[in-house]
Amino acid sequence: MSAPVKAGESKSQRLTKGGRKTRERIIEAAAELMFHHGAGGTSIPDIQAAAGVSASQIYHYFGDKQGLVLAVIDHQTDTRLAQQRPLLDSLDSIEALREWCDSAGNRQDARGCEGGCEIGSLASELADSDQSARTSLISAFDRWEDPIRSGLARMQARGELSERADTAALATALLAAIQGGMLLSQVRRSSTAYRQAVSAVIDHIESYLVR
Amino acid sequence: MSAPVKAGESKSQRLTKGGRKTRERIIEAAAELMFHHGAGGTSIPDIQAAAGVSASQIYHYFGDKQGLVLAVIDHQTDTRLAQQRPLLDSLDSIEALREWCDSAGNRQDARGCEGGCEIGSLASELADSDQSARTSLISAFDRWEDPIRSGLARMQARGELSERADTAALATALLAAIQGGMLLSQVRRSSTAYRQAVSAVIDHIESYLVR
DNA sequence: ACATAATTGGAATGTCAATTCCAATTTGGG
DNA sequence: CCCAAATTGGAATTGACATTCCAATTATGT
Repeated sequence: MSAPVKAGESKSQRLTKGGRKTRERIIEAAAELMFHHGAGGTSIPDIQAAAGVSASQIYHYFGDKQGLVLAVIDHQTDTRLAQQRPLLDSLDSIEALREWCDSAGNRQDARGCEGGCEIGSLASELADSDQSARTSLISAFDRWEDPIRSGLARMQARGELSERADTAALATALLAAIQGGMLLSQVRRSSTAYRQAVSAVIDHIESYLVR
Repeated sequence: MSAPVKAGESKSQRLTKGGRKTRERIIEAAAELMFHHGAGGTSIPDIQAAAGVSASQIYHYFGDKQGLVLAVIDHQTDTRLAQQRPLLDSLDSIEALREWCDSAGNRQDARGCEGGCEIGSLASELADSDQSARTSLISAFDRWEDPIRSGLARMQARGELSERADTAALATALLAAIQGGMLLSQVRRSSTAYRQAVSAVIDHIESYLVR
């Protein structure tokens, strides 16, 4: 029992410099594969080949496949949020919201509308089958929704948005539009549905503008 | 080569009375299992047990697993649309829209927010990996979106909805809100996100009301 | 009733995945 | 430099799964 710790929790074993690198390489390869083929559609041998590691290494660092999946969820969340970070922290104007959503739409077009949302796809696949994955996904969506709500709240505090506006509910609605829009776009291979979905919600938010 | 026809298309072989029943039983069992565990998470032996049939029967009627998945997509589409049919054909008022979306929210609550949308979940899983499934899913979403658009168009024709309203885009936005809202609700185990998402879009549609 | 086609059972096949094991090798701290 | 711990390789194990086969059995049209 060299126990790679309980269940993807903090690791007691110290990681060597190369160890950290290997660990990262595995996560990145797994994330990429799982984005395209889902968690269930990605095998350990697939990941071994893509990351150039042996089976031992994967089990050494993650315990089992579920542990790796959890690590991938966290990694995707961190990565996606970091990617959007400049914009994500200043979502306190209608223009900023539109620009931010637009950039995601362009990104979707750039990949030919293949693949949906890195987090949403995993959520749909794992929410009902893996309790600990669901917990991580709750946190992932919260961390995503927060900057939206926070931006809207700032607008409201500044008096730009009506007091009647429920900023939390509007943030949730926008996140839902993004997710649903991405899904429709993925199926239809066109970002139009995504753009229409987010546009409708932002138009609605706009209706709460004061003056 | 007794060929159960090409790819889930029309079957040349005549079905006997019992044959039709068996075929239906298989589809229903598969649909139920795949709703809870996904297509990839549902094995042929699982379906055999649930439907009380032998492997031969499944392969006899569907050729292979992909053929069965296609049949399940069509079955879920037909079933879901039929379930909503009374409401679905009269979505030509704000109240009707709200009531329709509400009933779906109540349905979600009733099952404890486990499982998302029967079609959306399969869409997320299969859109990128199975070209023929994607084709069926396009049709499924179109058949779903159509009654919404058609209801909005009737409102517009009656002069209740502004000429400025893009009924097609609004219908897409509502469908996206439903999908994204369902996903968030499934992860959070609360229908709140779903209700907030659809409410925002319907509020937006309401803003196009004339007078 | 007969022949043809549909239906069914159940075992067999081959592949591949998740995981475990153990032995080697490397690394970092004292 | 030395030892315990970390890291790695690669084979072995075990089980499940999709699919095929063939032999029975049953239904249907004529």
